[in-house]
Amino acid sequence: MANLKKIAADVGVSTATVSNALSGKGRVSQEVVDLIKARAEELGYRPSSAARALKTGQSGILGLVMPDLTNPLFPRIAQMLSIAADKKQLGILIADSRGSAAEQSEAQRRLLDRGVDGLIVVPQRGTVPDTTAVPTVVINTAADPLNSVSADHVGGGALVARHIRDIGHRSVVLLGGDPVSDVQQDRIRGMVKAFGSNVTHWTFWGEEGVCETAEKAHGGATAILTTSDLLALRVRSELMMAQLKVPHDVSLTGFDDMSFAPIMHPALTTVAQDVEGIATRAVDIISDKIQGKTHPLEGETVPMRLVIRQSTCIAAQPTRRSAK
Amino acid sequence: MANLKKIAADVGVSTATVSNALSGKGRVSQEVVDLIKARAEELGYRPSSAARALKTGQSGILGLVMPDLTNPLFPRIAQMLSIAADKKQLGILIADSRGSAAEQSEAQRRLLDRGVDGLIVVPQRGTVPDTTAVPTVVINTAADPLNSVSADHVGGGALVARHIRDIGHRSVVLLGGDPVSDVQQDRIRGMVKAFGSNVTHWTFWGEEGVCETAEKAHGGATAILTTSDLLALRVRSELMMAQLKVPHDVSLTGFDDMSFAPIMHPALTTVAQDVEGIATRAVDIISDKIQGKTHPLEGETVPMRLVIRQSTCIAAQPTRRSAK
DNA sequence: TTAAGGTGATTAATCGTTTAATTAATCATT
DNA sequence: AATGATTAATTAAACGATTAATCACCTTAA
Repeated sequence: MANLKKIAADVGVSTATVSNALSGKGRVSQEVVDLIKARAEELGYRPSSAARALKTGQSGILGLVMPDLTNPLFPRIAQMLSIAADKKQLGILIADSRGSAAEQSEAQRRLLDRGVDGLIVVPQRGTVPDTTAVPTVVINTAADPLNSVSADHVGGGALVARHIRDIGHRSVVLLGGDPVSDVQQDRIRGMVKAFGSNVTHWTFWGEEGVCETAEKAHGGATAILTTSDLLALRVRSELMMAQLKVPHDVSLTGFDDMSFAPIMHPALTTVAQDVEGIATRAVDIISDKIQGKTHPLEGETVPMRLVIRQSTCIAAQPTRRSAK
Repeated sequence: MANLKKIAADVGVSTATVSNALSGKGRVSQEVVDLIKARAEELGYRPSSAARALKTGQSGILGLVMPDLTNPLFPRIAQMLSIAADKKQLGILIADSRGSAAEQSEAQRRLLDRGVDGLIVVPQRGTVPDTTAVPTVVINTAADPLNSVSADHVGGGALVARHIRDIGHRSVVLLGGDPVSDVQQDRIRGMVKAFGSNVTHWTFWGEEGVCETAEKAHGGATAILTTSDLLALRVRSELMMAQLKVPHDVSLTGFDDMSFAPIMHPALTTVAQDVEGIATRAVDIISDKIQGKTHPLEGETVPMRLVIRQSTCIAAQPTRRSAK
């Protein structure tokens, strides 16, 4: 393989000069630079990342720790992160913290052992990852406001709640995924806050809540707001069996704009995360930290976006509903 | 940071002895080994991956190139690959070859520049990735039978086709995703072959095919077999608008067992890839190749699994259908 | 007593790059 | 003509691990 030494020998200079010429540092005459670059090109020279990492102490690699790589959001996060990292000449090494918080630390340690320069962690619900070893950004957590970049889940909840209120719904059911999850709680909180006292609402949690939700809908609620598209899909099946039509009888909303949201029937109104924005900020922050720039140590929050589709519509008249 | 030198100084031996003691190579007395291991533990010693990579020429990192990281299969592939790699003490660096075949080579080059020891490529449809630079395994391609691990798409097609035939369907529609894709073609081919001459069938392709498919169903076909769960979901909406009930009027099947397949309504009968099996084999093969073991240079094929859910049932009687 | 063999450790080179320190040569200034 | 700046390049020392070659010491056998 071609290395600095080979190029140096060919051109008739020292390796230091070759290094300087290629990196643009130090002082090298233009003609020698040209010679060196030409020869490097000819040989198809690629610097050894290992040697560079050893000398500089930087690998140019970021670690990504996900709570569960099968998370439906993972593809988009991974892609956006990969694009953002690419622009900064960084690579992305993945690790799965499947299961426990212990596995999460384990995953972090593995990545650190591989010499990553920074860490991006999407934490297990309810855990606060260690952020001391290398520059670390935690995504979508409210628990650790420092070093975190998060979608504005509260704001997202408010967005969809206002939409539902504005189209005339006054009696709604909220369905959350997991009471332990900060994300889910924030979304529900945002909804409740936006409704104020004008809209009556009931809140249920988890898998078991799905049935109760359908019952309430039968009992007069005109809208069901969930904190996840997956839940919404579940609810939809339940409603179908209960002979309730979406959105005619009851409006339905999800969260996260997953792959099936636009193609399910009816297409689901949902709240999308600005995954690209989050990824870009995360990488920017880490990249800055790696270069020693001290960041204002406060969590950042990225707005969410309401995506209105066919699963929500103007509330049926109370009279009409009760007449049924 | 603790390094071999520090430990050597503390214990009072040479760095070579420390290296030997920790790796179990060379000759070191038991008592010295114990001393060294104890001290290493105390200091929380972690070997420098960069130094090791530089000296040994191996980074312990595998590159994963995906045609599109938002591919719904990516999460599972990534996870299984990550688990399999972990067992072999390997890390996984991801790269997105979004778009062109050119971007795919570009992604490969980026990973190679980072010093990966091997490459796992899920290729762009219709492309044959370069497999010469480092040990490479191509996943799910028929084009390059060498160096490839693939689900048995033909067999998968046959599985679902036989199921449909066995429950009495004699007039079916096949819907494929993309005529250019080898994977899609294989699946259709498997179906056609399994049907033989006992079952009459029509084949359509792509997005536009969805409507024609629904039409045919209205015209008397009792089953629709698609090459993708996403397509099946599309078709389901189409059927719903055409007032056709699944599975009562028409049976419907997908491919790949995506996240929404079990929770859509009705739950979708589909054919699952043994992602774990594929990932394990891919990593095993690469790992062997890295260690210089020459593999029998033939592509491997991993069986698919039929997942029967509620979207398929015994064919309605022709009389009953035509009467309707 | 000496040669041979085994054991436990050290020496020193090496991987490929970066970079501070140094040298040598050219040019301008007084 | 001597001094100081400036420029262009070299030297040599890292970075931290691995490993072949070597060495010193001890045991055993002829």
